[in-house]
Amino acid sequence: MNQSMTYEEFQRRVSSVILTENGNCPVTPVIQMLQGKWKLQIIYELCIQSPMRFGELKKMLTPITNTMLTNALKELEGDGLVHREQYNEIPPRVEYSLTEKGRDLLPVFYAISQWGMKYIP
Amino acid sequence: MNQSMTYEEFQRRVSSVILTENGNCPVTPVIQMLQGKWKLQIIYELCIQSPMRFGELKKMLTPITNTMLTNALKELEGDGLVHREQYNEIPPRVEYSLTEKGRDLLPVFYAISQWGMKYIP
DNA sequence: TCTATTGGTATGGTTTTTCGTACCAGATAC
DNA sequence: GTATCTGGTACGAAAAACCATACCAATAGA
Repeated sequence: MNQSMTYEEFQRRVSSVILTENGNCPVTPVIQMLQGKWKLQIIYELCIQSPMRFGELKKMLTPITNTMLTNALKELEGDGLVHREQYNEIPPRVEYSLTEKGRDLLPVFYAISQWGMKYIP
Repeated sequence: MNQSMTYEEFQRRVSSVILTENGNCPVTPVIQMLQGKWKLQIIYELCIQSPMRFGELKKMLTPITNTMLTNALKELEGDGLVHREQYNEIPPRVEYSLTEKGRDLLPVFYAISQWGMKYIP
């Protein structure tokens, strides 16, 4: 599959079976990677402000719990979307930021925001 | 907020607090609306082919169960993304298709596919 | 009469997510 | 000596999601 594809080309080809039939669909695995109550929201917060400390993220995402935020961040780090930087200070300070891979999701949020501005009252 | 916004404008403004602070964020509610294991996949299948019968969808989304597919479709219909057309035949025939509101999510899938083509091996 | 068909529903059980609470280190300020 | 700060962890409980199975209507065809 091409590395780049215009939107018009996508519109044409999405109607054929090309994208899914070859078991190499570029959409389904991404959808699955971003599943979960918090992952997209965390990435979006980090799009808005980066880096962010654990406590700042937690405040923005209230009512998220420590456990949920920790787990989601670990998975996002494991997927290479988020970078964790730990400073050995007391009290501890840990900063989270998006990697390039994570920042490259910005067009997705742009598309979502366009839809939202059209349809959300 | 503007009804339309270029990507460059989005890049600039997403870093300010404008998008979220006023309680009228065009991203967060959309993310929440599309949560769940199957919703995005169903919409994506309907982007590829529409209309589709219940049984066809079920086959494409194997191993989804009747219950899950029914529930997800009901919620998508409730959100106005999917249209359900029932034909009173025996055996019954029901066709699902995207509404305009649903089709307008296509740019989101395009953005996702661009990311996927870059990062999925 | 028996079977197959489709698009579901109903029921109950299992598994996965999510939540609430308590707890920790180790320095600093009181 | 005690409370405070941060970024977590550990544990069990609750909630939500998910699943398997059985079942239904109503007609057509064998």
